[in-house]
Order: sequence, then C-alpha cells, then structure tokens
Amino acid sequence: MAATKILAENPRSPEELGEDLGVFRKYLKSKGFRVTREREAIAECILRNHGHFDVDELFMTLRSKKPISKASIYRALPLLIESGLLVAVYLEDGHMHYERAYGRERHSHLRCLNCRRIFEFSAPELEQAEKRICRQEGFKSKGSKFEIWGLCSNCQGEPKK
Amino acid sequence: MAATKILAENPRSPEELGEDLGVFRKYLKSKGFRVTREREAIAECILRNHGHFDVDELFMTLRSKKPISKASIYRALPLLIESGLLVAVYLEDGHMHYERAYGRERHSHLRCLNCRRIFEFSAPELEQAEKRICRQEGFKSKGSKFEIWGLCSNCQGEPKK
DNA sequence: GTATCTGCAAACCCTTTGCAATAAG
DNA sequence: CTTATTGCAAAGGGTTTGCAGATAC
Repeated sequence: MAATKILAENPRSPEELGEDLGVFRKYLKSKGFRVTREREAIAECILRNHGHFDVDELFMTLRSKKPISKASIYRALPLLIESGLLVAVYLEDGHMHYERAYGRERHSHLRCLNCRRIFEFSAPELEQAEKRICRQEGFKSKGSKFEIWGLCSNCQGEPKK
Repeated sequence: MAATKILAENPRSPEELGEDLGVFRKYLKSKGFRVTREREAIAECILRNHGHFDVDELFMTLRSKKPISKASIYRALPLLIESGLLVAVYLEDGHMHYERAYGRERHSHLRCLNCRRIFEFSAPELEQAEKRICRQEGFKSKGSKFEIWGLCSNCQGEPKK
C-alpha cells in the first residue's frame, strides 16, 4: 500500500499534542464546561494513540489504563468535534468512526472487507467534483465523504475470515 | 435542482414493473423460496413508489394499504438485494437506506440536512478517481460511495427545523 | 458551596431472531 | 400435508439519558 497509511500508526508529536490539548481546554473554558480528568484522558488518548477509531477501541485503550465509562466517552466526543480536533465518519459497517481532524490533510478511505483495516488516500478530483456539482445544483455543502471498500493488497489471495 | 431528481418521483413504467416482478419471482423460485403476498406487496411497493427509501417510509406506505410487519420487510429486503433489484446504502444519518437498482445509472447522493430529501447526481470524475486509486494502491474495489450533505437550494434561506 | 460531570443502569432506536400460528406449493 | 413464512414480542447492538453521588472551580 504505497501512498496510504494506517492512521493509528501516525500519532501526534509531543509538541503537537500539547497544542491540541490546549485547543481543547480553551474550547471547554470558552463554553463554561469543565476540564475534567476524564475529558483530558479521552483527548490525550485520541491524540496520542489513534488517528482513526470507534468508541469500542477507544474504550478498551482507555480502560486498560484507568476506569472510565462509555457514557463519558460518548459525552466527550461531541465536545472534541465541536472544538475542531475530531471529525465523525459513518463507514458502511454501520457504526460511527472518528478521526483526528488536526494535522491531517483531506482524505478518503479504503476499507478492507477482510482484515478490516482502514487505509487513506487523497484524490483532488473529488473536491473538484464536489464543487462542480454544488455549483450546478445550487447545493450548499456542509461536508462530504468518499469511501471505497474491497480487498487490500495483502488480503486478495486469502480466504475471507 | 436542475440535473438532480428525487427518485421517489421516478417510478417504473407498468411494463418495467412487470419485468422486475418477474425477475424477483424467478429469483425466489430458483432458491426454493416462496412467492408470498407480503413479498409481492413489498416488491411492488418499492418498484411502484420508491426509488429511494428507508424501512420506516416503506413500512408506512405499505401499512396504509394492508397490514404488514416490519420483520417481514426486514426479511424481504435482503432477497430483493440478492435478486438484483435493490441496493443498500448507508447515508451519514446513521441508518440504512435502500434504492432501486434497476433502470438506474450510477450516481451519488446529495442529502439535505434541513428537508432530509435525497437528491442524486452523477459525476464521471468519481469513477476515474476510484480506478486510479485502486490501481495505485493495489486495492480491489467491491464498491464505493460518495455523499455530500448540506442545504439544498430550497432550504438555504429557511431556518433548520 | 454550587453547578457541572461522572458512572451506572435504564431507555432508545434500528435491526434481528425465536416461536407458535398461518399459508404456499 | 409439509415446510417456509408470517407476526409478534423479546433480544441485540450501538448510542443516549436520568439520576444520585463525586468533583471542578
């Protein structure tokens, strides 16, 4: 998989992590929300370990360190999104996925049906297509998504699990 | 919305409908499944009224004519998909949508966040992008999706409901 | 101190499933 | 007649929410 990468393997640098946490704290304070241990742990875990994840993965990683409830995670995620650090994506597997918004270029997803890994790619054609369509249709875009599913290069010979 | 259309407003012609129902019956028989009133009603309703729908819409339309259970709908949809008449799409609103597969060209979706209507468009750039990426990454595509959400031309002035 | 946040468990929504009654062939 | 299919209601996943106790400020 030449140009693509798995984002979980692409964590923020220590400096970037500090900045991002700063952005989050600032956002919380600006809204009169509190900077709690749980919110900090969630934000740090996302920024440190995960470029791309779902709630269960995050829950497992967090709980391996200290106790936390899923409710707190579900309540924190919208705040991280609001603060601009995170974006939500629905993949075709039927539940929410999230990914870091900071320090990332615009990209789309390749999802392997066999090993379930998510790869990323960027395709400038897509932005052009989106602009063209919106202009033609008088539509005001608030977001878009392109996803391809199939078999990654490693899984094309193997049987489906 | 010049080039786009709401597919629910684009029903099959009587001849096409007959053909499609034939395809479905044939599929059922070939598998040893039974041609029941419910399956026929569901298939006909989809082909006659809906180009694009979710289970609730279909349920409402069907039940306005005769009693049916959602379970039967949920059980019939995979058969319609298997028979090639229907495809399933996940839109970013978090539940399954379905659309007629027959007599339709390849297209993507514009989803209005205000009125919730789905518009369609086709963009040849997307197929090119998909091919390019798959070639580059050694990925074998089994399907893909492009969706844009935002405000349709009618809803840009109005308040969000 | 006081209002917000947490964890828990119950509620929710959409979808699937087990079962006894019904209908297709 | 025999077996698949139906409707119901209960169970499933993922997500949200109400509430009493904990905690940020």
